Amino acid sequence: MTRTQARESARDILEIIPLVMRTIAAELRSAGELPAPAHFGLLSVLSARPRMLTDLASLQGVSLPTMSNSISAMVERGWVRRAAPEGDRRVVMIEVTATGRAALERVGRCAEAHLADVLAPVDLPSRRRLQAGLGVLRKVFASSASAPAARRRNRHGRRPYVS
Amino acid sequence: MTRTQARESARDILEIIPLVMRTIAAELRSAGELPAPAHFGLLSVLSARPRMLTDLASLQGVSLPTMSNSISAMVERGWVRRAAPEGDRRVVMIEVTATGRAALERVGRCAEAHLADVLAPVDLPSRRRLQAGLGVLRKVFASSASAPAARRRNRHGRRPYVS
DNA sequence: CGTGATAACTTAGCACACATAACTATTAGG
DNA sequence: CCTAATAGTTATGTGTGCTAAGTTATCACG
Repeated sequence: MTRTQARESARDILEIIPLVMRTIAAELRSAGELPAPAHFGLLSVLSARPRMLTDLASLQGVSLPTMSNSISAMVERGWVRRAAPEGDRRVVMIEVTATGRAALERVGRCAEAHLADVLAPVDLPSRRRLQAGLGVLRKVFASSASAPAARRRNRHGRRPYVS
Repeated sequence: MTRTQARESARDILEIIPLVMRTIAAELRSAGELPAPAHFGLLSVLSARPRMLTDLASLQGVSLPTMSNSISAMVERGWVRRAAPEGDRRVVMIEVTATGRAALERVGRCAEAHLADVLAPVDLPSRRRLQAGLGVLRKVFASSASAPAARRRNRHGRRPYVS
């Protein structure tokens, strides 16, 4: 891909993705189902099988503390459970509860209903294009998320402003 | 689009979009260019021409207070300016400053560079699929964002100022 | 001309998803 | 044992979103 093409795709992504995010978040919020979009993915992953915190964090591409906090929030909602595995007492396995599965099911239907509204006017060819584009995004970003960023901390003491 | 198809697309969107968001945000953050993704779009819109707050809010699909706060943050960074127009002294026009244009330019290059990394392995057909998919998303969500959820509950006589 | 509704913003208070830095607890290696 | 590495948690701060409740300016109308 040429530099020009990368730039074009970059602009599109930076413009469109946040819009989609906001729209989805607003829909879920107004529906009263508040499991922030992030939690949905989490429940999906965990419903396949339990995972340890570190794995979850790297799967979702977030830091460990963030994942720890997210899980705490979900524990409070009763969606997941922190379990101690046999061997290594440092690790915490996260499991979905029955409540969590129900929530996943409910949110899935809710999101489906709302997305169905906005996707309704989409004809079949467009839908195929959508799916194909999403597939490309998945492939590209799923692989890059596993390598969480080579964290070069702040080039030249560029502190975040302050006046 | 059938219900099944909608559900499939919904799952994909809910899984992929947040991932992409996080990845992009992480890239910008680690590069020290902190203009949160939302601010980038804002600068883009404003660099075309000044806008009033209300228009910005509805263009981006967020509430007025949210936009007001975002603009305040950007004003502190020196990227935009609140200007009073001629006619109506209630409105506030937001204009990009030279600093803001420079920041936009810089962030654009930065995002381009980082996205170029992850998009590098994408071949031409896949890139076309990506663009096509983004186009569909844009069309679908741009129109639904303009109608931010029918949340006017102040229909009749519900006076805002109780005394 | 006043008076009350409406429009455009701002402020205040809240929730959450991120981050880093700095801790605790456990395990592994010497 | 003692140290280094690993797994999580807590503390703190920022960004982004919301609603509710002001403030100020404009307009419509009697």
